[in-house]
Amino acid sequence: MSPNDPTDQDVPDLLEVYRHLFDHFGPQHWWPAESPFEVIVGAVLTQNTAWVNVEKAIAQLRAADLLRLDALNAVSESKLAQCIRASGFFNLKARRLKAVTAFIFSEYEGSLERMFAAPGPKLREKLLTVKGLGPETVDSILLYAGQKPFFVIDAYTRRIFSRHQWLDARKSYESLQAYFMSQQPRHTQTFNEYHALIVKTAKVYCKKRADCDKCPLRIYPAFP
DNA sequence: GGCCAGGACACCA
DNA sequence: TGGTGTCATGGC
Repeated sequence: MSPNDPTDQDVPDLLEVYRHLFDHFGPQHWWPAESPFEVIVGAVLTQNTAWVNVEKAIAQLRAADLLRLDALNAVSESKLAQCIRASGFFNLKARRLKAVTAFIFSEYEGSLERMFAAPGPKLREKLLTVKGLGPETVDSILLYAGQKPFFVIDAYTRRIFSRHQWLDARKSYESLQAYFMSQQPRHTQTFNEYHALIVKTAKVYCKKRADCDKCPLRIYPAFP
């Protein structure tokens, strides 16, 4: 079932949209991180938070030599919280980061290699049981740290595609993801670039109404 | 000074 | 299931 309303015929092919964005922006080389573990940390820190503030928190963690699984697992929650203040919700996120590292140690002996060796759907299910990891965070981890083909649905995806009336942003995460993953081959690198390109588009062309007029997606008829 | 940002969860009806 | 309050800093 499509999450779109009666105007399905006006919805461009998702791969065509992807190619159009790729031609416009080029490869994005995501995720902006130096290691899979840093991807995991960033995925938690960016929850409802501007990336610029996440970068500050990551820098603090790096300076404190806490961007390592064992170090983060060993540090106190209060010290961790102070380190990540800039990312907002710091008490909450400190607890969530501790929950993630505890999970990796208890389930995979502290080995990301072991964790990502698990089959994607099964691992997704298990990660979703960790308190503080919702579908978007988990899919970001699976895609960008684990190289597993799961499409990430975020606020930007909902905003851009619903503004074009290509989908109903009120639909559930799972139904939107199912739609995106049914309309194109299950290909990790494409999913990687596609989400990164959506974020890029939103950042460059969705901040001000004037910028919107220059958006590469304006060629599509449903543009408001 | 108000609004918003690459969510998730508890609680409620 | 679906709606609402909460968590909090920093940039514009």
